[in-house]
Amino acid sequence: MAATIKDVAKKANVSISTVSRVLSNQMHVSSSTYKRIQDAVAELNYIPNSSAVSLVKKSSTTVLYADSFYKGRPYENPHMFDIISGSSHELRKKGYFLGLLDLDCSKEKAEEQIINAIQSKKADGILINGYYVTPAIEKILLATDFPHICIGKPSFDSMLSWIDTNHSLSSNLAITHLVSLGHKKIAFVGGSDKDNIYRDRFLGYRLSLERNNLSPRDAYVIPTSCNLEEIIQHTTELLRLPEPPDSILCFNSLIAVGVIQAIRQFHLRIPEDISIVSFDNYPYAPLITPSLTVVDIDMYSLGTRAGASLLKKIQNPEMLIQTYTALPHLIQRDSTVLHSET
Amino acid sequence: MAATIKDVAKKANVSISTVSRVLSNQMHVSSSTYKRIQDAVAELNYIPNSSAVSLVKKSSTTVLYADSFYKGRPYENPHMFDIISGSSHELRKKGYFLGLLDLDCSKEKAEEQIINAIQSKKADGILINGYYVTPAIEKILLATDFPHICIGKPSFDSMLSWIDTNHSLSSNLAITHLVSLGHKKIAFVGGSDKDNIYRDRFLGYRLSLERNNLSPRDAYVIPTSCNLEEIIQHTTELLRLPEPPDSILCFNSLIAVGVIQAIRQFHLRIPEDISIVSFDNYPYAPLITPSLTVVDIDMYSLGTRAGASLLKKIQNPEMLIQTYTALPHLIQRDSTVLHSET
DNA sequence: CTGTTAGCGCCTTCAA
DNA sequence: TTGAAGGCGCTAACAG
Repeated sequence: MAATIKDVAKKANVSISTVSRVLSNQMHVSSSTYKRIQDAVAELNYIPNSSAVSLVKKSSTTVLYADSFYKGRPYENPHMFDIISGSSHELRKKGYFLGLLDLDCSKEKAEEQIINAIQSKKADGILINGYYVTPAIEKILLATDFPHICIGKPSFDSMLSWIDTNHSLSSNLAITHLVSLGHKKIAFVGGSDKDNIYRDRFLGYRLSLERNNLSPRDAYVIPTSCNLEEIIQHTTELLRLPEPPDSILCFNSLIAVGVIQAIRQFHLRIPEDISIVSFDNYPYAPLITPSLTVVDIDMYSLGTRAGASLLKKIQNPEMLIQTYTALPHLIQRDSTVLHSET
Repeated sequence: MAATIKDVAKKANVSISTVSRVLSNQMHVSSSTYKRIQDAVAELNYIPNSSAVSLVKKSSTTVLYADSFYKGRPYENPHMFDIISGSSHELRKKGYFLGLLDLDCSKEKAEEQIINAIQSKKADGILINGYYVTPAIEKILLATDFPHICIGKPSFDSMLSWIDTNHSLSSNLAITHLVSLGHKKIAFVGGSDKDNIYRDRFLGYRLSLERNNLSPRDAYVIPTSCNLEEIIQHTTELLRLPEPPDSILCFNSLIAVGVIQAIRQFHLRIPEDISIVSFDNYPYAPLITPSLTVVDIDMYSLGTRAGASLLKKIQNPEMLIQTYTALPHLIQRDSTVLHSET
């Protein structure tokens, strides 16, 4: 049905190799035949068959994004999709496509999927959620010299390339802001020790306190799930301490909502009596009362950089890329400093 | 580097066609050679080159999801990514991959991208956001008999296949709930006439009122943007009416947040004095005060169905699929009926 | 049951 | 500047 290079050659009265030449812009073609061929291409609506090109060029101009796309994930983790959008954008600029590799939840199956994708040459490179990277995957990636970037540093030391945000720096930004407002008793609510991001943010929290000559107190650190009751329960205990905090750093905006509810029950005012800062600028952050001061991370541009880095690795597979890109920034709203009058 | 079918054939001491046979499970192969070949495959870690297979089979086992992946989209519209996740899941089960076709914001460029994807045979089918479908795209899709499903009914009448949620039915669910609680003066806040979904939901709102013998009042219908001040402003006017509503249906949960703030300023209680229902069950819906009663739509399963439908069209391209899948359901929370004690 | 052969559509030397 | 020819890795008749 669709036109092939042969059809174009016939219509332009040249051989297929000449057509191929003008299509790949290798001049050495007389301007008259060049034009004839261009016309034929336009007339026939000719676009090269991508499988044939991939086969002979040994490149699919496709990159895979390997992650798990389970139901409801976009609601709990829109960040991930902003990263995908960013990398897609960057890749597209260079003529690459982004394909999704929907990883099975079972690690063995996921490994198999990745190996399969690499060996079948479905893609020229892979972006892969660092969380899913196992030593077995590292081995195959390294052995085949397959261009890759892990999104988020893998949980074990490795020679893989990765890119990550500086979560520790994010905490630092938040703490610096709170300290500048005169706060000295800063609590940290939410998250779980099992979470890499939590550990990094917690580290930044502690380091930043120390840097500001504030001694960290264990009672001020409260990991919790996102369950509303649990958050309220824990926050209540926190506020009942002999020396309650004067400000709270929340692991995410959902936690913040719970914390705020608990604070209301104590009839404390935000930000006059207690300030709140949280991570992640969800669309509702400015809408809740009080509007949330937030440390935001530009995930889209993380994706952009990941895409650009992968493109570099495709050019030069033995290059090692391991970077923290520091993109957090503070968005100041009513939960720390009163701006707007409602 | 990677093994080819030739390597396997050599190692197993057979011809490549025999290898091909066992790989595609067309028996007619003696069990002894079968085993020899399997062993060779395993030993060499052989996986067929997908470009070569695509070229000869004329099928890439890839499907495209065409939409615009601009920065921040996942936060404003996580639904879209839940649909993507659902379709990816369905497709994967049948051995298909989902690739992203990141549409340019300019309609002409977007058309070009789609045409290019079809002609280059990069994919066997396409899922495409109905919003981006133009008559030009319809023409090429129909002319090439290219398997497609529009996600969301296109804005013009067409012979394309599409799948959509029954937004009108969603409204009906909400109204029925409110009426069952004894409400008679039901307002509808938020959305824009230019929005297809708005028009459908609005239609459902009106029809449902009529079905319940409630006469719609123009003053109760207030389209607005998601800007907080605007929402509050409009809601305030609504509440100042001689006969204010006893319940409000909000176009989405962001609107609901603004509406609730405005109501607070009037010192009205929710749900005692006024009830709130909104669309879309965002993660924060249960967290805000009061927790929101919501009509939720299972977008993941919409994706699942879209994927399944596309697969059918790939089998049978001339099949016409145009369905409203009715998946909304009501999640009852404190903004209409008091459940929990805080 | 197995091997030979002819492509799929394109790129790329190598001659002319 | 152009054309002929030989693959890329695989499948699918067609013989044997």
